Parts: sequence; C-alpha cells; structure tokens
Amino acid sequence: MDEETDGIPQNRPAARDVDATDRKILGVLVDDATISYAELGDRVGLSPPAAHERVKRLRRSGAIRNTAAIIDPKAVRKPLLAFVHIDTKGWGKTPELMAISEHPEVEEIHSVAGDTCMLIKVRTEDTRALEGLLSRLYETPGVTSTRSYVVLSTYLERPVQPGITTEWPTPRHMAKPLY
Amino acid sequence: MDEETDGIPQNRPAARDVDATDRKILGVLVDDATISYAELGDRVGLSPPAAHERVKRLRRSGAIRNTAAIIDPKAVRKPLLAFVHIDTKGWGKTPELMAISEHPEVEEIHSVAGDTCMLIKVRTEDTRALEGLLSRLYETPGVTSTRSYVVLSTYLERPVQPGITTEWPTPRHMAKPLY
DNA sequence: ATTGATGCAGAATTCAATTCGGCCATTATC
DNA sequence: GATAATGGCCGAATTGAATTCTGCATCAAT
Repeated sequence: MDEETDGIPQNRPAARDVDATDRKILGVLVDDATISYAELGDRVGLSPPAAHERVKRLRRSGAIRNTAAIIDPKAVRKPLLAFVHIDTKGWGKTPELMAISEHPEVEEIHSVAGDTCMLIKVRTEDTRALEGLLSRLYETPGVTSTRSYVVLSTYLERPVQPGITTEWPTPRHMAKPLY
Repeated sequence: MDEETDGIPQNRPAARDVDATDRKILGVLVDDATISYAELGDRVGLSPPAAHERVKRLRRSGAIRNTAAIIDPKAVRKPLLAFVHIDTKGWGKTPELMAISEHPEVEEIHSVAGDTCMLIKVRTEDTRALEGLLSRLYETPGVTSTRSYVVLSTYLERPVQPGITTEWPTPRHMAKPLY
C-alpha cells in the first residue's frame, strides 16, 4: 500500500471526487466485500471490468482504506468493551500516544475538543484485565487521571456509511466544514 | 448470511474453539482480507485448501462477522466525529434504540454500566450537521439530556485485535469473565 | 471541427477459488 | 489394547472469477 512516515497516519494526497456510482459501490462493499465484480457491477449498473476499475481507483485514492475481516470480539475472548477518558497535561504529544497505542487492547485514540483529555476505546477479556490495563495506562507519562465507562451492552456497531445521495444536500450559504 | 430476528443482532449459537492457527488467520485477515488463500496459507503454515477450510469455518461460526471495505470518512465527506452521552429514563427500550439507529450518522450505540445513559458514536459532515442530529436525537422519546464530545483529531483507529498467543494467559485462580 | 482524455463494454487470458480423493493423527468404541 | 470413526491436512484437478486488452462512445479543450 502507501507509505507512512511514522506510526501515525498522514493525510492522503487528494481523495478525488466520489460520485454517485462510487457511493453505491462503497455502500455495497461496506456491506460485503467478498462478492465478485460481476455481482458488484450488476448492483450498481456497470460491467465487471468497469466496476473493477472503479474499485481500483477508490483504493488508490484512499477512499477505501482497507478490506478487512470484521471479527466477533466474543470469539477471541475480548467481550468487555470500555471507553476511557484520559486527562493529560498537554495533549497530543507523540511519545505518549505511541505508549498508549502499544497496548493491543486499545482500539481507538481520540483527542477531544475543548478539553485536555483523550478518549480511548479498549477491549479486554474481563474486568480484571481492564483494571490491569488502566493501571498500566496510568503509569504513562503525562497521564493525570482516568475515568472509564464500561459498556454493558452494545446495540449497534456499523462501519462508516458512505451515503447514497447524488451529492451532499448542504445548502450553499453554509460555510465550509471544519476540516 | 445468517438471519436476524430483528434489526438488533442476536447472540450467536456457540463460537467454537478458536485455536492458535485461527488467531493467526484472523490476525492476517484483519490486516488485509484481499490476499489469496495461497498467500494466507503461506503466512500461517497451511496449504491453500486448508486455509480456505479454516476461513470458511470461522465465517460459519461467526468469528468472522463480515468482510468489509473500510472507508475513509473524509472521502465521503464525514470528517466530524463525536461521541454523545445520552441520558435516558429507563435504558435499553427497543423502540428508542430503533429510533436512534435510524439515523445513518450513528455508528455505534452502547449502554453504559452503572448509569442510565447510552454512549453513541456519530459521524457528520460538519458541526452544523452535528447540531441538527443532536436536536433530532433530543426529540426521541425517553431522552432527557445529551452531552457531546467532539473529536478534535483521531490518532488511532483499528479493528478488534485477535491476539496471537497460543492460549490466554489468564491465571487459573481467576474467576470466569463477566460475559 | 479536431484532438485528447476518460470511462465503458465485450472478448480473451491468466490466475485463484473450490472441489475431490486419499492420507495421517487423534479420539471414541468395543 | 485393537479397531473403527472422525477431523484436518495435502496435492491434483476443475471450475470460476479476476485481470488484461482492444475498440468505441462521450465529453472537454483547443
């Protein structure tokens, strides 16, 4: 695939225009990426090679980051999901981020706006393992406190939805998005 | 694939023993599910048909829930990520969950232990869209208040890690996990 | 009007997924 | 303890899809 300067993902070059057909393709592939290009072409109204070309382009442009197996956490004995607020003095320092991302239990690391804290998502085998992980996190330099939210049950978990509208219904009088 | 009684996922039948080889396979497929069975077999020390059999079994048992394209949120114009605490009177009622999951911006819905609240993950085009979504959520029956955490930047986002140890290093004197 | 580029379809080729038969090891059964 | 039965693997063979190639139509720019 592409090269990363570091462990932390860089911004992609451009991410060209994603038109209505591309969105349809994404919508299908998010649901099931094991289908043939013939099947994909049928569903979006293209010939197999044309569908193939589109998908190759979406991959190259980075719109499709990856094609991955989605695993049942229970099957690999990681049934316990928790979100953890980590208060830090001075957020976003790379060494601390690296230290946190070392733990394989950590699935996501986000910086929260307007607050000197990180919100991370962790998955462990049980509460004892979570406790151990939390104490190890607390030992990371810069971490001043943690507050964890254990998930009792999950009702919905789905990937990013590409949307199926032709173009985005954002009124023209609106300012550009944050990013 | 399998049948769901409802929009809400059911518990799988069994999820058989996942041995060390299975974990290796999962580890590879989480990284990249587009490789050939020959390649997969090479990496885990199996012939192509054997690797194929394993994967089929992992799919049937539900350990591999899905094989999906992972989309770059920016490419589909959903760069704004936020977590929202939703306080509810009486959590987990199905109609409310359904109402919340109707919104395509909602990616995850979790019930938090020890609190009458839900933690949901949403992705929108910009802050205005987020504001609109929040007000629509607030109109859902049972919702008493919301508190949102807008993500400034994301440093890590990865799928469930299957782990690569032969068996789990949980000491035998420990009690069984919660779930 | 002409040229160039882009995206598509259809046919042809290459390569991988899938099936099949037989072997070996482990486990259950008598 | 001997034997059947099961499960998992390999190697070869077959089927089927991915990929390449060629030509055509459309649109944009010159």
